[in-house]
Amino acid sequence: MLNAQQQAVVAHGDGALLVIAGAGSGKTTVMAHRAAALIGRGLDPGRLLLLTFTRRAANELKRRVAGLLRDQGLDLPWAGTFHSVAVRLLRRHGGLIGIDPGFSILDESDSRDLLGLAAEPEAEREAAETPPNPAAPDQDGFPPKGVLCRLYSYQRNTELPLPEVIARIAPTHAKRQEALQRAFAAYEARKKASHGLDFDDLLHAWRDLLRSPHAAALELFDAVMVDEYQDTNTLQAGILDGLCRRHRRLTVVGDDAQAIYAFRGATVENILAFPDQFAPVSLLPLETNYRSSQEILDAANALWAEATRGYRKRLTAARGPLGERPRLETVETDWRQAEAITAAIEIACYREGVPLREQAVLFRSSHQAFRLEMALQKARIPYQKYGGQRFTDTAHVKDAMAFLRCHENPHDETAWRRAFSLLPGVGPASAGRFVTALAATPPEQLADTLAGLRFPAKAQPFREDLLKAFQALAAPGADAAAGLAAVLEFYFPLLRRHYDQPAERETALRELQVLAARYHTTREFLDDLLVNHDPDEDAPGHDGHLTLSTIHSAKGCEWRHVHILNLVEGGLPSGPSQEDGGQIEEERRLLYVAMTRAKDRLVLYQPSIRETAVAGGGVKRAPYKPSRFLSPAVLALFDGGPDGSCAADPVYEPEPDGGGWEIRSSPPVETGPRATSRQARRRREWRWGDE
DNA sequence: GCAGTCGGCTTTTTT
DNA sequence: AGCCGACTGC
Repeated sequence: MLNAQQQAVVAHGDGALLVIAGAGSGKTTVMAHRAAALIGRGLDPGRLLLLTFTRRAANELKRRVAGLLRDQGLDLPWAGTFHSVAVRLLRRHGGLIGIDPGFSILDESDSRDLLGLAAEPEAEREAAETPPNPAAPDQDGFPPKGVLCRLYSYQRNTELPLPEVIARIAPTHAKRQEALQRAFAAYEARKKASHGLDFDDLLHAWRDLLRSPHAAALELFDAVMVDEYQDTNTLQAGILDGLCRRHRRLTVVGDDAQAIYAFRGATVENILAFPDQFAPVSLLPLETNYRSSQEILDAANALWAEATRGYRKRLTAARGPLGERPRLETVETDWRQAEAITAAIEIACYREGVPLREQAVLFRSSHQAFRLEMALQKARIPYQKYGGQRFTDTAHVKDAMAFLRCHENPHDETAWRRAFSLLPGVGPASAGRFVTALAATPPEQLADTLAGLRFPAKAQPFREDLLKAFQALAAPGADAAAGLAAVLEFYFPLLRRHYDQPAERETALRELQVLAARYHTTREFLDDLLVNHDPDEDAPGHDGHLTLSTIHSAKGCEWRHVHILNLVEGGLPSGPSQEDGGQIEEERRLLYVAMTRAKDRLVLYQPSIRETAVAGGGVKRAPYKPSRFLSPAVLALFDGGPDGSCAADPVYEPEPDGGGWEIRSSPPVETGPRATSRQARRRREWRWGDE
């Protein structure tokens, strides 16, 4: 059942192997079979490491390999994302390089907050040195913590010199190089004192471990396989280097046409440099697509043919043509777009018998789906949304986790701050004082120090219960579920004080408790929540839902019907990406990934009018510009369009200013579709109120 | 001096 | 849902 190219990958021996796998070429199946074949040849499955980049890809791969291995009664313990494997290894062996095995994991918002705090002195210093603020109000202030966080993370992932990083991400802050350097150093000191590792630290620490003198004693893996290699960065390549010192049983699978994580420091160079880095390397292609109709692949091929760089490739459909070309639907507004998609999905579901789980709507960024979500709710179509804000990013979940973290790692400044700030009358200043007091005492005396803190009057009523909650956490034999139960009992009154819609949040936290019951220790529970498990994945009724997903989260997935939103300038390509050419090419690859998710039917939507609410309740209407990716050559392969024949429509003629459709001379920037505050808020109220 | 609340404005993508 | 500035109250 495997074709000749696939069999070659499965049969390949022990040398390093690079598989260039086109979209839909069955790479997950092939990886699973190769893993099984290696085990069949005597590899200990406990010493096989399977690495992916995203949790969804990890879950999918795990499921497939496990399915093959279960027949042989085998288990595969080491499969996951780079980050999750790093956490497991560092919990066990991090002590060898000076890492507290009880370290906290700082997720993105944690590190953003801590970095913001660490940078405060720099921001203040600057404010003090430049008091006269002439014409420009806050045009050019000290970067906000979100920008700091992106700069820092990009540097840690690319390991480029700071000036280069600033030039690429935030060139306006070039003059602050030294201040930024000091802020980052202060952040690193705070992290260290907190016994906390952020996402980037996890990868760095793993590589440090592999480069340490203890590496030889920690040869845990006899074979390594990596999925989506085009999305790895040099740091991850360094980890592979360390993993494969003594052997070359390294299989790497990737497709340069699907590289969509450059913004995180991933580089296509990794896959291009692989043959040199791990020489000698065998290179095997997978070129037959088993997913899509030839009509869909023709359109994807045409899109890729216009990329400014990359391996030329043409996908060929094993299924052949299906007799249905992809469609471009031009719609008047975003609202019409939402209605059109809802109608199309209803027709497919109820008249053509295509189940909802076989249909998906994909979009560039999470907020682009807001209007669609409303339309779907109105039509009572159940959906599951992937991408954008995650479960663990919601305030109430972070709060509950903070209490558990305080107990697991008493040095955790971020967690203590969060926990203390929930108490009435306690703000940033008091929380900071409490943290300082805690840091000055050894963890054994935690209970005493806690009891000795001078709470403001308003917080006094919560004092007893707080102490009780921590006692319950420390009780012998307290497992994850018991710990969380104690925390929630204490936390619910605070939750009700702090947030809107407390009932929904409480329900969500009760769900969390069901999840906690699956774990023995609180630490395993927290680790999985942050770096492994996706609670949405196994939501009940998952199978009966339509999928809404960011394109990033859709990678590796497939559906019979795929709808793609907002094929307009500012939508796809997205607004912020239009400034430099490299980012535009990443947007093109995103569209390529999105299009190649479809098996039978692919529909792109292009609204022509952008409606934004203005202050006072009015609506401003402005024309959208069609996405530059829909060139005449691409559109010739689509049905539909403004007058039913895409290629002939004057809207898509080259620009009169001589730019044409060449990417390098594309028309000037136009801002993208954005839900204005008013619209966004209205939507939220509606959503919350209706749920 | 500190905490808390309200109104107005803005949100790429993932671990 | 966060951020910022403005304002209120202890």
